[in-house]
Amino acid sequence: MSLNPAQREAVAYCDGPLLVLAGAGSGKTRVITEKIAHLLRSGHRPEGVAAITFTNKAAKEMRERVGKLISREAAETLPVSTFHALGLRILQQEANHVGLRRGFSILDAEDAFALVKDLAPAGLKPDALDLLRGLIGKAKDNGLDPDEALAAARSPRELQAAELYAAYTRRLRNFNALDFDDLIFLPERLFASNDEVRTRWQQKLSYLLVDEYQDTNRAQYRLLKHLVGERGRFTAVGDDDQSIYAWRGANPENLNELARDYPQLKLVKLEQNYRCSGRILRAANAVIANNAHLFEKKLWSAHGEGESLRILQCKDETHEAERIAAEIAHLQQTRKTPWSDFAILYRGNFQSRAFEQALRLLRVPYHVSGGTAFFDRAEVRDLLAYLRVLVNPDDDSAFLRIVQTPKRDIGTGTLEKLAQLAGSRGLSLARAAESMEIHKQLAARPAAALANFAEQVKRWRISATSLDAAALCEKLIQESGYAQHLEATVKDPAARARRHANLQELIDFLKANGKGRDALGDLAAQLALLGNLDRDDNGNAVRLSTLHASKGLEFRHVWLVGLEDGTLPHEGAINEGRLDEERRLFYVAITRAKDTLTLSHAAHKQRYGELLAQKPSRFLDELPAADVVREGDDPERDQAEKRARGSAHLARLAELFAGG
DNA sequence: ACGATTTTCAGCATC
DNA sequence: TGAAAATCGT
Repeated sequence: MSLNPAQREAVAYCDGPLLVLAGAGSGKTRVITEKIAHLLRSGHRPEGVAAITFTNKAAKEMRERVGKLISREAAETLPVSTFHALGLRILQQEANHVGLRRGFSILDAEDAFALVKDLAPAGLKPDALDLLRGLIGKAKDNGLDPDEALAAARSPRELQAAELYAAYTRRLRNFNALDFDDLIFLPERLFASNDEVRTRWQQKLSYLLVDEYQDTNRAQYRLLKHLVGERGRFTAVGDDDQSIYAWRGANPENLNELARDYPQLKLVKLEQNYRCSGRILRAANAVIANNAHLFEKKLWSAHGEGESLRILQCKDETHEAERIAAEIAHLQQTRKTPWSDFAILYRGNFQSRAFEQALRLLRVPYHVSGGTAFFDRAEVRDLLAYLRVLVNPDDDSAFLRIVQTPKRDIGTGTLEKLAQLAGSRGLSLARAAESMEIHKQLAARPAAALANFAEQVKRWRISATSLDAAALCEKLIQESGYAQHLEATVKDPAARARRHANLQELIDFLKANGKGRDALGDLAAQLALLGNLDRDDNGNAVRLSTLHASKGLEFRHVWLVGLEDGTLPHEGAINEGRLDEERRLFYVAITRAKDTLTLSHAAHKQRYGELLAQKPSRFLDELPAADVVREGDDPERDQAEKRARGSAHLARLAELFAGG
């Protein structure tokens, strides 16, 4: 299939900054991949054409699709990565410019939270700590270092956060570590202050493509600006109507900013939708027309009208789930449709429960999107912490994690003394544990335990130079006693098997990806950025997903469930008057459907322990009435109504004949 | 240092 | 309501 004129223009235009407004289902990934191929044909070196996405999954998909257009080796060398992975790459090459040493660690969200907790006044509740952590992140998003944040603080809260930010940063530097936000913030600061480095990277990356541009935050935007320089050789692809992540820092205003910062910006709109039926698309357009728009855009579809949308009115969530599960089972049976053509989408994760139950009862295979990411699982993080300590002896965060996992007779008392010594000598915990001094301060048994552990770490560190990452991991699991630790502490055999399997999966991953080129140190940092290893796409199953996680996916048959006021739109959003983003969420969900779309709501719901009456979502009223049929909570009554309508029609005809 | 009990809380979740 | 965290008690 060839490109349509707008797509072709978006692919061919390379002379200056370009913003592609890509409506839902308008073939934007295709445009990006074709454009990469086009850039390579017109002389760009593959290693200079960077494509930036927000998730690993998107990056992987992009690389695969480009691989089908161009040679395999060129696809391999293309820098297709997330913003954070690009930031990491920059920092690994420029570590000396930002006060880091090679082998630095990346603290994950949990580590960072623990650090904040450690530094903040004792007794603060998690949400207060979270707020402070959030303010530190916000300062970085605004491009402020601790001093600047202190100067900019407007309230006692912000002052407290700024002081914490300073201590937090000092601690990270001591650990030779950084957090996720630093992966954007530090390269940005570096480029802002160092012309030589900035120019070098501008030359290194000759063209930039950014996907899901509406999801960028301010720091990412500034980093982008530094990378493309004044030449503005970039293509940003986005859709303001699909901006659903403002709550976690995305700034859709960046779309406007782009036009302001680059007056020569060219705008291309992709308005032909290749996904949805005419009725579904009309419904989506009608809904989103209720929002204010930065750019006017009218999606159209060459597909036929398709079937009417249905609204199911149910008694409660059990009824809703059972009914939909039965519909899916029935459709699959009669039309021989693969299970993976069906999706059930909902606002909140908790809503999946009723549906899982109902589907299980009917033996319908299903897959729930999301859940705990692979690298958030305790055993994977433990093993990663072992690697971190080997690579970075200053990583106290990782040291604290492994020193007591498994238990090895080193208690909190011993660790306190160790921390004290480390603090007074300016040493990291791992280094202090190797010192002679600490052993003099301890009783015989803990001293022996600590010496033993320090000795073992030293041996592993030597092994690390000769073994590849996978072999090293296997060695660590055995020699650290971690394998036995799982046997002893995890009682449930199924859970134990799962944990062993997770470790094996990590090893397999390292076998496949850890060969050669990257030093173990670089690899350890890269692992921290990996989300779910993609074993989730286990083939043929009904998809259960939140609306957020469904972005970018498409299904022939979609059920959009729990459409009640308070759920979608969410209650908090109603109270704060933030209906726009909720509506976009609804819009994104509608446009996942190719052939049929069914919307359901329940009259009563079990919420906070009691049965509460529910109002249908106000968004349902925004659907074009002519494209919607309603089905009540009683299919028989619906049949009766249909018959009644039929006979009324007959009666009218009879009247006509009688009168004529 | 752990397991049992009480209390709290209830939205999405990337890297 | 029910899960997860906080707290208590040994």
